[in-house]
Amino acid sequence: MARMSTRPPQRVTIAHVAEEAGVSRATVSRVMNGLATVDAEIGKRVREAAAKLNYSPSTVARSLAIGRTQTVAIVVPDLANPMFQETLRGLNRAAAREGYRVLVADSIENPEEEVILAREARRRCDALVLVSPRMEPEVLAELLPELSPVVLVNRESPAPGVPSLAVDYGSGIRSVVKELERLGHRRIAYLAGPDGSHGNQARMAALQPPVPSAPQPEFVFIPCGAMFEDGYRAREAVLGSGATAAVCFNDLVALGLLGALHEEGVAVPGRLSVTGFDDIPFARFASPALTTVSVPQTQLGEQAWARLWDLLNGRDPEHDLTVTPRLEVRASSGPPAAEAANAP
Amino acid sequence: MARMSTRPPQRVTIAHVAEEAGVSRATVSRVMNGLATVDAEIGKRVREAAAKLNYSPSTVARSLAIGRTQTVAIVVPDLANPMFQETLRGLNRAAAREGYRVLVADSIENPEEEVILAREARRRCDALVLVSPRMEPEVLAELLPELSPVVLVNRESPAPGVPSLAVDYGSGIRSVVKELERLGHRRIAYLAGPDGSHGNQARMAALQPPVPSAPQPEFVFIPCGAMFEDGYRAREAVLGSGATAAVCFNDLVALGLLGALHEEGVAVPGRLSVTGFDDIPFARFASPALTTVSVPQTQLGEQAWARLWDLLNGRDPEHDLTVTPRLEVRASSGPPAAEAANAP
DNA sequence: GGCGTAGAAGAAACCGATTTCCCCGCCTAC
DNA sequence: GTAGGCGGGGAAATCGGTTTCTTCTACGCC
Repeated sequence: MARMSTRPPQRVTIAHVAEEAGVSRATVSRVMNGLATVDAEIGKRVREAAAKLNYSPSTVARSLAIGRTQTVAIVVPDLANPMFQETLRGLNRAAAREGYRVLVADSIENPEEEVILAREARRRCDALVLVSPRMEPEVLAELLPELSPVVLVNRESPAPGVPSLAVDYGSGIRSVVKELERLGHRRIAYLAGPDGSHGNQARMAALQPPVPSAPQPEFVFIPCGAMFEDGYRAREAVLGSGATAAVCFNDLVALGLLGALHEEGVAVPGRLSVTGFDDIPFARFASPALTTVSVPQTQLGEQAWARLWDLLNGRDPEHDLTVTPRLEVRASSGPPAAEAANAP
Repeated sequence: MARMSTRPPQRVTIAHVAEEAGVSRATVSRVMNGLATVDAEIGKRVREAAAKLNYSPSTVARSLAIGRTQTVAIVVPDLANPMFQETLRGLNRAAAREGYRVLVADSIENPEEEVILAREARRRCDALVLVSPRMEPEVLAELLPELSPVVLVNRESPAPGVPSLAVDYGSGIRSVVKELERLGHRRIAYLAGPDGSHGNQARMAALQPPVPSAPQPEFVFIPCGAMFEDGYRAREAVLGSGATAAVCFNDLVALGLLGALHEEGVAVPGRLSVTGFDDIPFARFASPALTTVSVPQTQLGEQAWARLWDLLNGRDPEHDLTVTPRLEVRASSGPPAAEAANAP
């Protein structure tokens, strides 16, 4: 008896609105979807009834009926990484323009998890964006068909029909090295990323001299990682290597190293040049501002959406894209110190 | 006639599996959901049929039938801000443990958009997390009932029954000021955040002396903003203010300012102490490491999930939480220069 | 005036699952 | 020997929309 007049006891459905307006459910549906063939008077009545009951159609039921969820998913290896956050942001922004929403799945750097997540996320959505999975190529190739429509980011497509947006890591790393070479560096440390990482393998490969005899700086490879902490901890190894410049796997590592060097009072770039990769938003504002290679990750997210949108509409997506990152010379790189770097 | 044996022409439904296994759809459903009361032999047959057809149940249909989507949404004002990224990450991680997925909606700092987004996002999901909207309190109060179940983050709840996770910005800003006071600073600049921001208002209020006559450092208020660029551009205003310390609205502003100061060769903290707010991951690794106030944003995301989970299960959520942020003294703050700061 | 047709709205099928309800067969107890 | 109980599985209702198909009305044209 004490039922409040506010908030109907349970969800308002299309049937309630139909009854209130004295029409059929079909008509309510037509009105809600703006189908033209409805009498103005009836349309008004339906809209009033809907407003009165505070009706809002169930997206789930609608999705089931029309066979689309208007949602896409993105699977990333680590939501804590600014790179993937940028991709997510770009995708989200672009998808929102078309009325689509984005579901996030974070594998937390767990490759097996990644496969399950991708499958599961795909089933909930109309399409999928897979960002640089640590996944083995064979596993990936087998998985992709059942994920379609899907777009691959930060990785080249191993399967036809799956658009991909890759980054030319090799070219990026070479542009950094070339700049350091130009500045006079002859012994360069490379702070390597995670072993399994596709991006790291590409960078390493680019550091091998194309012609063994070609004059080229000497490289010291230091196993490191992909996070701040990894770079921070690498200080001693870098300083002990005798290198005059440190090329870091990514900006996070570079910034971690920068912090450690600053604490120790090591001058950058006076004593050691430091370079990053990715050009995350912080890179410009580091002290000193970080020389790095700019990967337009937000745009990759937007491009991923464009491909997905094509696939969703049955169009052939634009051709695969390989982004060539641009060198951003800032204050953290400079000529090597005049003194020999190997002095203790 | 050339139909490939791979990939059935259209989606495999429960009916196909039922037919293949020679049982009813009800039985297939029972098997798929692990209901105990199914003969072992039949269970095996169903599973084999499902595997053979590569069946995976439609989440949409399932959601409609059981009335839950196993998805929650989060609405944030700006996905580019590390704070909200952390909240998203915490929420995502916690929700994943319970088999829930997270949908992201980014209002891109647009308050009207925020209302629409929140409504729309909520309809697609079982529940909603609303992060520190710029929304007017009245608008919010009116909106909240129809969003339920919903949890508010970074803001106090204006409605009973809506759990909230707030941050005691006042206490945070006072702890910074107290530390600077202890170090001997007498003239402090406050680089203010966006006007409409709830967080900024709380910080400003905390800077008003509780007793007008109480001895307290002098404050210079400098309108600034919430982003890197804002801090970067504020350099001249800060240097011209005669303050020996700059208390920044957040870490982004502080890091922007730090970058600008570094370029100009201004010693930090020698010539000027700089403090931030939030303790974003980068703060520790800035050069110099940023003195700031630590807001455990990832935990807020996890706590938000805990509240949501309670609501979803019809339990009373744990009481509202007001996090008192912790001062993190690092290298960017120190005693003021001996010389008068006002000298040109 | 009659017939053909277009336009508007309702009835019912459908999307793909879950779940209630009921029936059937077998086992046990009286 | 029969009744009652129980467990397993199928038929059908249900979730809340969309859409096709059908019906009815009214209009225009010959």
